[in-house]
Amino acid sequence: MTETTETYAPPERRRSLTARDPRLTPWRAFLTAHALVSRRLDDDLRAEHQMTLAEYSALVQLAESPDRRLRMNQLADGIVLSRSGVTRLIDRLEADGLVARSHCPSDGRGAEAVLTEQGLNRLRLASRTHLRGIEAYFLGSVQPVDLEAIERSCDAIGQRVRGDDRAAIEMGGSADASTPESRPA
Amino acid sequence: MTETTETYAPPERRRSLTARDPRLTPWRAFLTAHALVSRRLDDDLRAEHQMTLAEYSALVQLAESPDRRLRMNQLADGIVLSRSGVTRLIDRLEADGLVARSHCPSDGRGAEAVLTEQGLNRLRLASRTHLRGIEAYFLGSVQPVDLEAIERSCDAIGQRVRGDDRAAIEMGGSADASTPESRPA
DNA sequence: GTGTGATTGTTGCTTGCGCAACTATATGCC
DNA sequence: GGCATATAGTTGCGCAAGCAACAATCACAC
Repeated sequence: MTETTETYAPPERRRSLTARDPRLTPWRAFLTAHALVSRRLDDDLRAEHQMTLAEYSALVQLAESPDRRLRMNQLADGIVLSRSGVTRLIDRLEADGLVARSHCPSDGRGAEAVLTEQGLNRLRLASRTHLRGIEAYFLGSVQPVDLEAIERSCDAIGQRVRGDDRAAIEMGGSADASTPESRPA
Repeated sequence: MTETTETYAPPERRRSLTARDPRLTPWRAFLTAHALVSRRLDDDLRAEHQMTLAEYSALVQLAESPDRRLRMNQLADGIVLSRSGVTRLIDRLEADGLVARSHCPSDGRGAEAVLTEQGLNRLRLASRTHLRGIEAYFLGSVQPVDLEAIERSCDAIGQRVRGDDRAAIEMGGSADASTPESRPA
């Protein structure tokens, strides 16, 4: 649809993706599947536990952290949310008594979110719903082998996207760098 | 984390997913990868074309439809958005002159969104950015074989999640039904 | 036809999120 | 020590999306 090779820049790019490239369909399927599944999971959590998927994710992150506490920053990274988003999210959870805020001893600016006992209980309850959903909406449709492929790919994507607030994309994401022999296994 | 087998119900469920099940990590990776990639794509589109990823998706759907027009409803299905969401989205695109609304001849209630010439042009321009992004953030990290796995899996997920506003999940998503030999290939 | 119920799209309201601006603290340079 | 810069978290504001309610139309029974 595009790709008229006109004034487009990159010097040595072999043949850039076009709108009809078959490699586009996996991305679309990915996008759609995510939308459908995450909406379902969110709906279920809301209906049965008055809780958002994002809130649930935050609780999980906390529960798995040493001492069940985490800096706001790391929480933001973990659930891929803006800083302000995390502030508000923790506001809500705190209002519900599921987490508490505490000052960070080593850093005067810092705040930590701590999972409360009640928060842990609510998480346990919500987990039933959530895990059932994942089984039904996600795992139930994916073959075990493909599960490995998904994990491998998504890990690589995450690593790569995170690993550039400058290079690799900035430098054109050249076809060579794009081809994934960069990853170890 | 949960799964203490206490008062939990299902009569014959073999062994339900627990919070430490290794099959959980692919889902998490999936979720994270989606968040990271779609945010990037959205950022790029906003920065370079003052356009949302959702808006872009709508334009693509229209461009690929016969006569470049689509009922609001089908558009909603295609991009996985609520009806009201589509109404507002089309409002915006119409205000920008990228689509036009037209009455549906066969159904007095219905409205169609039609891609305008200008909309098609804007889409073409935006495609450059978008396709470059997909290459860099998504394809660049995924091996071709895994691409097939992703497409296969996500298609299956979509099909299954869409295919039940009742059965299959309602019926417990039993392990047998969950194991995917249900799919043809 | 007429009435009943379903369906299509829009609107009011609320919610969750991101950006930019701000405060407070930390870090490094001199 | 004192100053400049960077970083952590919060707040104001705007935007996009969902739900519930609504109006208009369709589809079907009779």
